[in-house]
Amino acid sequence: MPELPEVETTRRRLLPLLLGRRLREIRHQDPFRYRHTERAAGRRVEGVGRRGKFLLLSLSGGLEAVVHLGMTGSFRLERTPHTRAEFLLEGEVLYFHDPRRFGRILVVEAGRYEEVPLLRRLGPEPLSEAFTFPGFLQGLRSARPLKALLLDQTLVAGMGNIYADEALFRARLSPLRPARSLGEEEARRLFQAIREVLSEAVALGGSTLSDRTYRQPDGLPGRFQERHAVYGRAGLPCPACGTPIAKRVVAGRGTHLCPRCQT
DNA sequence: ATAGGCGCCTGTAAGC
DNA sequence: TGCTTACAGGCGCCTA
Repeated sequence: MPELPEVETTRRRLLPLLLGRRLREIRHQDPFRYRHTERAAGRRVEGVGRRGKFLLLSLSGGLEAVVHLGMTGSFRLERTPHTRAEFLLEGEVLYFHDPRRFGRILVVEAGRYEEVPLLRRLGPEPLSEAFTFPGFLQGLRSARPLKALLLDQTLVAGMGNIYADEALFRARLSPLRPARSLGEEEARRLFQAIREVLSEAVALGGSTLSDRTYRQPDGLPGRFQERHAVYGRAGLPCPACGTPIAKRVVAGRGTHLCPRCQT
């Protein structure tokens, strides 16, 4: 699932392809999922940014293309059976591939996110200076289970199911723990674990799961899945203690944990 | 305020 | 073998 590391990897791969190039057209047949894309015609790409799981393309004329990959969205250099939109550049085409169609594209005036409420309430970027321990501690004053809070995007931007499970494992905290029950030392562990897991995953190009849906634009898979300690490893031994990894539903999501290490 | 459930989608895996 | 059903999940939305 594209989470922060996959979206960041996508951003880095797209940067040399898009920066300074003119976008002739964003072509598609789905004006409900891909909105106001006609505004992008003829604009030059002036920047390729990211906020949480949103990809933000700065366009000339004070516009911005907001792209969310959803669950199965990715950019490809070649057409696929699940190509849903085409970014026609001068002399090249970038294909937006999205089998399950949860992805969205929206062209807005730069910074005007009225039509993207989630983008407006997004929490701090975990790999930036904006993510501070005092702020994080403040956000933990909730009775909600840690897993729910990590997925919420308000406490911290960009975490999804994989990295929430991996971060909780590294912090040795149960996904079910009410956030406000954490002591300061535990909160510190979680804060660090979030940053470590995400930065390692970015360095390895994200995670490509067994369904192989997530790909970099050149078709290469990520490599962080080889480092997963708990995600997708139900029944396999915990790398720390050997206890079989458990899988249960927390906050409505499949959740993987070591019942012995995580308390 | 928050939890739970559904709907959106489609490919894949499991079950009969 | 071939069919049906369950499941995966990011996010919005509705209800309790």
